[in-house]
Amino acid sequence: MANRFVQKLQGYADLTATEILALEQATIHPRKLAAKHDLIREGDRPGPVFVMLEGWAFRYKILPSGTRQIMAFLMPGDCCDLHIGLLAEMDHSIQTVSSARVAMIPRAEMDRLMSEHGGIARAMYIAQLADEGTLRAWIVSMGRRSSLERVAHLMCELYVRGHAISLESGNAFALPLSQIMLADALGMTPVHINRILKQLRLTGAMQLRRGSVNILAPAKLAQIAGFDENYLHRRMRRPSSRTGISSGPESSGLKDL
Amino acid sequence: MANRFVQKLQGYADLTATEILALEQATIHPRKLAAKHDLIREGDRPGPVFVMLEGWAFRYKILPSGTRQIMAFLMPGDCCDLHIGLLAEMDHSIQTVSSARVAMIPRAEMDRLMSEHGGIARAMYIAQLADEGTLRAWIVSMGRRSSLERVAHLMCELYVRGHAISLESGNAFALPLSQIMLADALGMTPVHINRILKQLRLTGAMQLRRGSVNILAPAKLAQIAGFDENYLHRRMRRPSSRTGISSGPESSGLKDL
DNA sequence: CGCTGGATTGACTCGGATCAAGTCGAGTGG
DNA sequence: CCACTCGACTTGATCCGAGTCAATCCAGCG
Repeated sequence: MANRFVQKLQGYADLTATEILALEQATIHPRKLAAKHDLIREGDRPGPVFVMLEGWAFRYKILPSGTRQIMAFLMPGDCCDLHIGLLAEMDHSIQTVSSARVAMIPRAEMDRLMSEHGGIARAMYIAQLADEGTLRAWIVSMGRRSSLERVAHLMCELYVRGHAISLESGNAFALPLSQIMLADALGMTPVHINRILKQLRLTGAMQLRRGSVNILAPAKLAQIAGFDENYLHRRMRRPSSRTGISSGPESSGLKDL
Repeated sequence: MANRFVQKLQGYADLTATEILALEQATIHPRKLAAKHDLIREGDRPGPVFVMLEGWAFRYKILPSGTRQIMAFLMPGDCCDLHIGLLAEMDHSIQTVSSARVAMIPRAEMDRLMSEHGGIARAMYIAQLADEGTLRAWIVSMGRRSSLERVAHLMCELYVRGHAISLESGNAFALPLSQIMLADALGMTPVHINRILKQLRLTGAMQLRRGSVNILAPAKLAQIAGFDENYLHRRMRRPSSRTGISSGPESSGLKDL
């Protein structure tokens, strides 16, 4: 199976054979981690850059009241911030969802990869901009979307991102997130997430079962969510309008069917 | 008056006299912009890096329904993303609040500044990490804080950030944001913001009048907000505990009084 | 085969939105 | 200098989406 990290970066910039090799070299010795294991905790001194090769993780923060807020999901191919090593301490924690294989790239090696290989630098920077766009999209969701739209929007996001690393088979893809995690990510209660998922199931747009989602009507889901994938900054996007519904030739997955 | 951009970056890393000079050179010809003017719009091809020298701006997005979500406030000293030029198009817009002076640094010059001056690169990267931390903090606020906490938290954030560029005089600082903007930033209605501000006034923690805030009891405000400034990554922070209330020698402003 | 953690459903409550009047204050022009 | 105007701020009454509390169901697992 292809290296998901390489696959994802290729979606952002052209990489030479040398660059691909360098990336593979840098990630040949991943660490195997158990589920629900903290990669790093708030307050820790950051070290190497993490690259998810297999399995999922999420960034989160626990409030004084004990509630948790998840701020991002990391899927295979994703990595945490490039310059993380510059910080004195982490401002949030990162935890695995499922068991995972994670490469740790020391800061010096990361710097070398970036300065020697223009394509890698370019792809990494765009990836980072896409991550920031995603954070902003979450803020928009939490601030101005109803809970139905919010859930639909997250599913669209994960679907498109999953598509970029060939995670889906047909319209379904593996989603190892419990309803509790979804609730903590979307700022809702598990009870309410459950009701919304039922509602989405009834519209026929999508269906979530333990461990996997089935997007039955991508266009309908995107329309419910008001989803526009522009913030993910994939290459080859629709050349034309901004309708709120993604479309166009070779869009990253949520084309109207 | 000092260059706010330089002043802010000095809060992140030591800069040599040469580096300070280089930054001042790069920002000596700012453009003067009117209030409510879009610096750049969603869908535009990004160009130079913007640096706010005077006045405020905000990043925002308009949803299909017509509602607006503000995702960040830019105050003097702040700049927009370093590598923005790599993107094919903007995923959000940026608008001035008040009239402003904004420097535009071409991408090539920015690259030169960063590669020739290690201190500048370092400070800019930390600034970017702090911006990302701020986005995550907003997600936490919207997802898991009550509206009272949310408003208090934003005020704490702006107070600390303002402190870094000497924006405050005593416990007050100029805040050119209307209640409508605050509402669009915090995911609430103007009506509700207004009631919350009244509530905060009654607790004696702070007071917001047209154009300025007065933080009467910083510690109380921080306590209401559950504010921990760690995500802003200022240097010289408390060496000790994580209590949810910032403290310690020479913290960035919200020390308990 | 019972235990445990997630998923599901119902009944009730409440925070914040919505709708609807005002009020205040800074310009603007006569 | 004052009346007019327009946008922003305030306040009250009502409504509804989502939270809370509480059972119950279900699947995987020791």
